[in-house]
Amino acid sequence: MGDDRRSFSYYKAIPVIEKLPFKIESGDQVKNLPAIGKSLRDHINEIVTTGKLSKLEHFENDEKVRAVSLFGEVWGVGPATALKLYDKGHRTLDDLQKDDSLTYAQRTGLKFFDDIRQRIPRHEVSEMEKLLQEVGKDILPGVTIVCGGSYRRGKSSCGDMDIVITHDDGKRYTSKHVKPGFLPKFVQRLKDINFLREDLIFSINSIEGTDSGVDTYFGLCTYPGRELRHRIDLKVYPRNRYASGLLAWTGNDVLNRRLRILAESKGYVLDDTGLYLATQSSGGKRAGRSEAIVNCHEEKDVFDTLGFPYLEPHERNL
DNA sequence: CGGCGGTACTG
DNA sequence: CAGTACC
DNA sequence: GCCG
Repeated sequence: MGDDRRSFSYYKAIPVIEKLPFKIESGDQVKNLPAIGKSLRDHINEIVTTGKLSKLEHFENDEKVRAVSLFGEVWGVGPATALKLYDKGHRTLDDLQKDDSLTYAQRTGLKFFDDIRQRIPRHEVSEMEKLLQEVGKDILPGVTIVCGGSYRRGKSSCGDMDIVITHDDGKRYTSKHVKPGFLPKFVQRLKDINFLREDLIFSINSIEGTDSGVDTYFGLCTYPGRELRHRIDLKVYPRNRYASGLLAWTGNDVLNRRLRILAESKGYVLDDTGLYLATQSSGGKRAGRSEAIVNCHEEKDVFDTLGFPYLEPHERNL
């Protein structure tokens, strides 16, 4: 449990199996496929011959696994906290509510546990994106507000909304935060109209007149006229960091990892704040980042610099 | 066998 | 600092 | 867990 690496291996194998054009009748048919090694092949063999996986039955009936997985689905509760809560004797979400060790964000995640799990139909995300754009341009004309994440990748429903924001000040290619006060104002206005309802994380890092710092807001919002809470993230990037920000927040996570590994192999460091030339770390194991951002005005510039074929957003569901 | 993304929040 | 989050 |  809590074995991140291993579960990610299972996770990567899922789409590989799903994309097979035939029904698996033997483990041999799964030989030489990417992301599937001996262990997974053995599991597949067991399933096709016996119709079940003995290892899994054990887990399904295990009270501890059940409770810890459930707790881990609460926003802000990860494997370590979930286990601690179980060890304290908690078994249900009602038990958690009585625990006063929960942080504010975890309490909020718990309170709206059922709401947050509901997926949002694509057309509603589209309407809310439009709403955000209108409120935004009212505060700051020329602001760019885009919904990234699974929405931008074309999914028909979304688990949450990932909003990426930037602003061009007209002095093309400047890298400054033109209006560092944008996010607080934006958030306030969105609360005034009852769109944003609860905060989870709210941090302002942008420094006026510089290109450093990204402003972030994580919270809960509601579709106009409704009470059902949805997760929403707002991220404000200075224009010269927007491409990497949009790329990262469009994902998916597999693509992000792949691009970052590729970047490292080519002497770069890639994250949501930019593409950097790696610096020689004297003795250190990990390469540092140079100050200068490799000039990427559009997402395609990042792909091009890394020598990775450009993918349209809808092609990024790896 | 060692590596597996990179960053930034909370408490 | 560990833990958690985001894609 | 898988991969180089």
